[in-house]
Amino acid sequence: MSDKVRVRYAPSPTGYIHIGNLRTALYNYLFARHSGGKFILRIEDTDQARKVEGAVGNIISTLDWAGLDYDEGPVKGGECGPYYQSERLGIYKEHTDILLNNKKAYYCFCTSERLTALREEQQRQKAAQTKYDKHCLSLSEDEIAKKLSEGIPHVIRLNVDPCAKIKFQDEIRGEVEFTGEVIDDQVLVKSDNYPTYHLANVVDDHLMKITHVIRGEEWLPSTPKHVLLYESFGWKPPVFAHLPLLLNPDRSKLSKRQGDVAVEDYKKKGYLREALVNFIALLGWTAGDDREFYYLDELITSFSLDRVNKSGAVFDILKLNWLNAEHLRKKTDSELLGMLRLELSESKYSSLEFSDEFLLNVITAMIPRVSFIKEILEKGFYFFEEPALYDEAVIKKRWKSDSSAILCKYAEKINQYSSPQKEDFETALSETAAEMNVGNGDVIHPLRLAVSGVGGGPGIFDIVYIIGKEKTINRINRISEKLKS
RNA sequence: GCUCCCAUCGACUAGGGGUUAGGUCGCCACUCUUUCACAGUGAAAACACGGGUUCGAAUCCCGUUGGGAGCGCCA
Repeated sequence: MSDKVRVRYAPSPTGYIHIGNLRTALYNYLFARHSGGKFILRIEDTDQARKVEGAVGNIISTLDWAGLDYDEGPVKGGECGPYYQSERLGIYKEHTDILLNNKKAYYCFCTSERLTALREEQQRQKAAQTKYDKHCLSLSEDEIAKKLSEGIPHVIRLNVDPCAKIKFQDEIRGEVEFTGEVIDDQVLVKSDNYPTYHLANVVDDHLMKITHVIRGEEWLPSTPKHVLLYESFGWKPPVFAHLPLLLNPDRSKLSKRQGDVAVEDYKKKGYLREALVNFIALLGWTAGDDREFYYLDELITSFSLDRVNKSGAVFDILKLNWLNAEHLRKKTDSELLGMLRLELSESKYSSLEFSDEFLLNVITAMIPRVSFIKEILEKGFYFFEEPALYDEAVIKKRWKSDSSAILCKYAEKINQYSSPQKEDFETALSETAAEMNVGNGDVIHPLRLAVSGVGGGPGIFDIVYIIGKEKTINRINRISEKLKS
């Protein structure tokens, strides 16, 4: 079937994957999977100067991390390869020759100095827009041949008719129209013989039989150039869909400076892939109902381009955090255990040994209180080490002159059990309070301070049961010494 | 400056001629909990402005204002 959906994600290997690019990839992926089409990965490495070592590997592993598997592309291969533009130079050459023969494109021998001067002059004269003056268009065949044989550096430009009207249907925005007047004679082939984005992109999209070009809104202004190229080749353009931008809190295009922008950063910070994917899917798209929680396969089922929004969306980290907590709470115990063990192995507690039972108890106690697994180590540090100091505010509020005596009594009580259960810790506490003639709170709060050093956290009986009798008694003795009075 | 795109609570959004303009995050309060969370309940919070069209406009049209993006031998 020739009308089978084929979409692509076409990043340039200049480093990390930007969160906005991940969303573009995601929408392409969702659209492809929803319609039973193909999702293609193509590496746009035509800029020699910006190439970054290892970037392709990073792109592939990031897509893999997010769960966006592609059907054709680097490593995997496919019928329309190669999938690196740097390996398709011959193809671009063939196609520029077609354009040159058609007179749709022409050689330009202008130096960058002349171009800069031209641009400055136009700016000085407050021209409506700066654009190439078609200076080299008037060169004769002989002049061109001569310059070429002399090896004079040159580029190849698209010959744009200023009177042309370029109209296209955008799947998200409707009809968009430009006039040729505002379109520059775009460089198609650079002096190093590499194609620019515009040429390579159009040629590859056509040859790779791409049916829908789903990309960021920043491409909208150059789409008329692409449409012109399709027309120049006599090809049918694909359907265009320009996605709204992801924005900083100040509504400028999402960028570093105002927060993390690399998918890597979010991964490092402990965000779950499910949460990130869920979150960015909702930035610019909604199924129309009130649903907020989705897994990837559910997104595939629900996704459609016609419910994508037109306006930019601010990346709100607070909502991402919430979704992360939601996804975390949906994890099974064994998944959480694995995650906690991994976190532990990378922490200062890496040399310590903990049983599965102990860790599972900690997870149960802490999971409603955290948004990230690593927070279990941060907020629940007292499960892994003795508190080094005690929260001053809590001391002031909860530590009374008789607290030490009360806790010692409690220590004696629990010491009578060989292996106290949670209920035993509780019984011991009410007995202590009764015998000391104080309220339960007069035991509970100092006890919490003694074992955890802080004023909040899981139920006190959960904590003491989890850390055990020995440690509880040790910590009671320790605080009694430290806070004599 | 020019071109194009956009405009509902602080944020993400639903609604697309007649709605008490709905939901989610966040914020606040209450309930639960002798703590902190989770959970539950409730509150505050929006149709940028001006003209049309219409019996009736958040919704359609025009303009204004505001915001954004693009204007490279980068992608």
